[in-house]
Amino acid sequence: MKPEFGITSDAWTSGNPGIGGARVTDLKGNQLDFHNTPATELHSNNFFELLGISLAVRYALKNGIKVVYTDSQTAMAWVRNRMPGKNVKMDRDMLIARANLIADRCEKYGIEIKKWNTSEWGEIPSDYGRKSGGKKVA
RNA sequence: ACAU
DNA sequence: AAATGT
Ligand SMILES: [Mg+2]
Ligand SMILES: [Mg+2]
Repeated sequence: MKPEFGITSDAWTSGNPGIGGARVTDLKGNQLDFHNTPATELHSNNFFELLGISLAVRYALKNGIKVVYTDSQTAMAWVRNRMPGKNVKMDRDMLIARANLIADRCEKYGIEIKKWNTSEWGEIPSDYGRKSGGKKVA
């Protein structure tokens, strides 16, 4: 069933690797937080998905929220393992530090990170809507 | 294959 | 079509 409680995060990039950012919304899509990184820094899509989770968990612990949804299987695994797989070279040290901070905060505050089931529920509310390029009129 |  | 990941 589509969730009734919790907040959501999602990422955007221009290119992959590329510039990008992430945002946090409630389940209605109201924006609660966001961060876009400097346009001179290129990172992977998954880097930004993890950034989104970090923003969401920070918001959650300050606001008594216990569930954070993401659509990123990869970023969820990074938090669970407290690190990315050994083949991930780009931003590795940053990713380890961030995954550990998220995992520590989740443990301390009892926050759960759950998978948003896009195939059943549609796009996550925090999605940027960049994938469906508008219907072609002309 | 699955998730982006 | 290409790239990032488990
Ligand atoms: Mg996403
Ligand atoms: Mg999206």
